[in-house]
Amino acid sequence: MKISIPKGTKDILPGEIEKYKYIQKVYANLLENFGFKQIRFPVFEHTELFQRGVGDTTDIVQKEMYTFKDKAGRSITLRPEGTASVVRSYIENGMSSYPQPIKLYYDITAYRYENVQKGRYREFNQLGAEVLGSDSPNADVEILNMLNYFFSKLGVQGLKLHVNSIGCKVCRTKYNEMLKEFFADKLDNMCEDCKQRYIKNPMRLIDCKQEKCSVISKDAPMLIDNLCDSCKEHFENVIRGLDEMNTPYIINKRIVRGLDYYVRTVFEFIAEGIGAQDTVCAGGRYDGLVEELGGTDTPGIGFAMGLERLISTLEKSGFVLPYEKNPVIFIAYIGEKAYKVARKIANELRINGIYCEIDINDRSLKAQLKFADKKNALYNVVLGENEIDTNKAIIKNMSTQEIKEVSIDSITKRIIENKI
RNA sequence: GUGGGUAUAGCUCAGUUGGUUAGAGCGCUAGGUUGUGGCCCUAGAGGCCAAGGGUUCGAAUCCCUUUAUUCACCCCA
Repeated sequence: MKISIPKGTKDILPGEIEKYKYIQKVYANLLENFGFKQIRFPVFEHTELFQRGVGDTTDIVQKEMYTFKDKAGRSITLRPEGTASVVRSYIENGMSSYPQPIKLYYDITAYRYENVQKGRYREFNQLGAEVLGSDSPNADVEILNMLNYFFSKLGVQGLKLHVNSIGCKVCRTKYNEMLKEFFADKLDNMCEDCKQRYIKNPMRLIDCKQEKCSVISKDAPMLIDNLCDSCKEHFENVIRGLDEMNTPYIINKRIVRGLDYYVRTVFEFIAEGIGAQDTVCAGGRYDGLVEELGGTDTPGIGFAMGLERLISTLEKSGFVLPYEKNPVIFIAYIGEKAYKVARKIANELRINGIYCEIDINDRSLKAQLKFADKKNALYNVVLGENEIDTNKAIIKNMSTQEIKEVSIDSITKRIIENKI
């Protein structure tokens, strides 16, 4: 029986991995300019962290977690996202005594047990960041502005920022009552899911995609029109800040995030044409989460983006991501004696930071040069008895066909100094 | 959890109304007279035709079951 890769996972091979590395590098550099420091946290945590952090009523916790018992019988879960872990770490390491606010970014894999489709995997890569200890709308604006710059720097096209405010506990309680009132006599004409939502989370009635439901909910009151004074002021400041920073956005009253911890500002960067799963990046404010997880009342805001979705979007934009590195020089040889010299030169180049290829399978000259061609080597040099005896060899530029005779002793120096 | 598509070589795919040793292109390996690659030519390796069962003289092909995979719904990055 052949062993195959588990469902929803994939190998990232040479040719593909370079895209990940490139994006991760651009991301890390930019985030650090904005004052973020990297954090790493475990792939698995106590299940309770996600139950409390992400929320017991969410789909993620109810049906999508990779949960198992360890040998001591503790319930362990593979992280389905990063925010809960960062907040746990913030509390556990006493980061509230660091200069505030705390800005952290991360680069992780995450795990969700879901049915696979385009843009959705069971193991996927996320780039994320969190700002803890600021309830200022300036934090919201800074993050959105940074993300907007990040995507434009990468050359992403067709990605739009949708923002909304879903209020705080106070305005949401009031709003849920308004919604219940509005839907009370219309519920009979709505789908089964919506009947459940009516009881458990009325806010989600708004973003049901079923036609019969969306027709009804079209005229429902919107939370953004019913915010309390302080939430309203916060949102207005965010919008003003975006305008002042020339960050384009769309106010999308229907954005209601699926994680329990969000309050006030929520947002998504939505792509066109990459399949049904088109949210490349999403996030929002979570002012109650630190307290919920046992810390002192600390506001927070963060986001996560799906690297696989981002790469799809980039490729849709026609952007050519960096490919494998090509060797600077291929050193071919004929015979044992020449190999020993060639090997020393190759080693010298390699420890001096030059990507150099040499055959180790004792193959014919023709096979060696074919290999050099396939690897797109910039130069090649052939060493045989004659060359060793006369200390002269020919370096050839494989694309221009240019050749140059040089002394074997000088090859290393010439390549390193780029003087050929 | 629900519904649809697909499954033949490493990859992309042919394979007739069921009929002998299962095919192509690309890729891989080795050669094309002693030491310069790409183009071209030749040869080779590589398949339990996803698995199991059934129909039949005979199944890659028809039927059933299972598995994998993929797309979509729900929801999410």
